Amino acid sequence: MAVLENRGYRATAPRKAVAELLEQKHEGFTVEALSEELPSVGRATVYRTIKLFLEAGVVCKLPMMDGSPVYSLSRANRCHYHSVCVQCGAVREFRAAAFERLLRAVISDIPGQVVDHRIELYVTCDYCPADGGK
Amino acid sequence: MAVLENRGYRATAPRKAVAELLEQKHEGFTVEALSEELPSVGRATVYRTIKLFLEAGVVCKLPMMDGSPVYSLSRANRCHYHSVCVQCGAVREFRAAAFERLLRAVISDIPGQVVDHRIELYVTCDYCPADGGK
DNA sequence: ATTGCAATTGAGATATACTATCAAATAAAG
DNA sequence: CTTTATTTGATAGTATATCTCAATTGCAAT
Repeated sequence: MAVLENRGYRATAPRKAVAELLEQKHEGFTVEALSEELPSVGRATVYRTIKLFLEAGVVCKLPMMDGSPVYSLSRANRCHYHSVCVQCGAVREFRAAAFERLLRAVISDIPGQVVDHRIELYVTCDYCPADGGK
Repeated sequence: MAVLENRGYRATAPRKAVAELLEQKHEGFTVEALSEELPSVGRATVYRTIKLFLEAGVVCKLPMMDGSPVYSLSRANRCHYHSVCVQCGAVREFRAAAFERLLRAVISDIPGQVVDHRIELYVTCDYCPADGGK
């Protein structure tokens, strides 16, 4: 929430509600699910608030293998990557300095200016809740 | 087209039309754009055909930074990655054996079974047509 | 406390990228 | 040429999100 205020946005009740729910949800979630859990806040406002958090780098948006988006609260604000469970959507962050170095090498071989990059691992997590905890 | 026949699908006129257009389009494209260029083929059929080619590994589907999808005809059927121009959508494939090796190392640190992965570079390409060829 | 005004909200419409439905058309096999 | 399963296209529906705009709210200056 403080992040938004620093960026010149008001700390309104709807935004606080979203921020609070967000803290319970450090695993992967969809905005739609968030919205269903906040019937008192309008859908559009939930989307708008998540977008603000996305811009502030507080949450990350990841595409599942089929392209549908999963969001996750990010604790590291340094450069990091994600593994996403294709069954339950749980997201884990990982950092890999070796990737960074390698990437710099690859980038120098790519024509054009590299403005961003994305690395994701799709996993079936152990103890996946959607799996019955097997 | 032969790819589809090998997979047990019929070589129909609509599918041939899509396949032919596809060969002209090795740069990034959207299915919607494809469909507009093929008014004689139903939209649903264009989507269905692209989906078949996707399953056959003939085309790749990439998310742009905002999540919207770009497709590209793949010439390498080996494992490869993509750089996508955020301005014009042009896609380039690259292979990086070093990534493969590194990935195997990272994967062993990740809890759960890694079932797939994705690496993309977002670039602004030199001589970008959307840029006026600057 | 009250007023003024820009920021924010919510309801509903619109957009984008598909996917489903299903009757009609068509390809392949006999 | 008939049979039959595949494929098609028109249309409606779904998921994810954004836009519009009048109503509301937060904050600042009285």
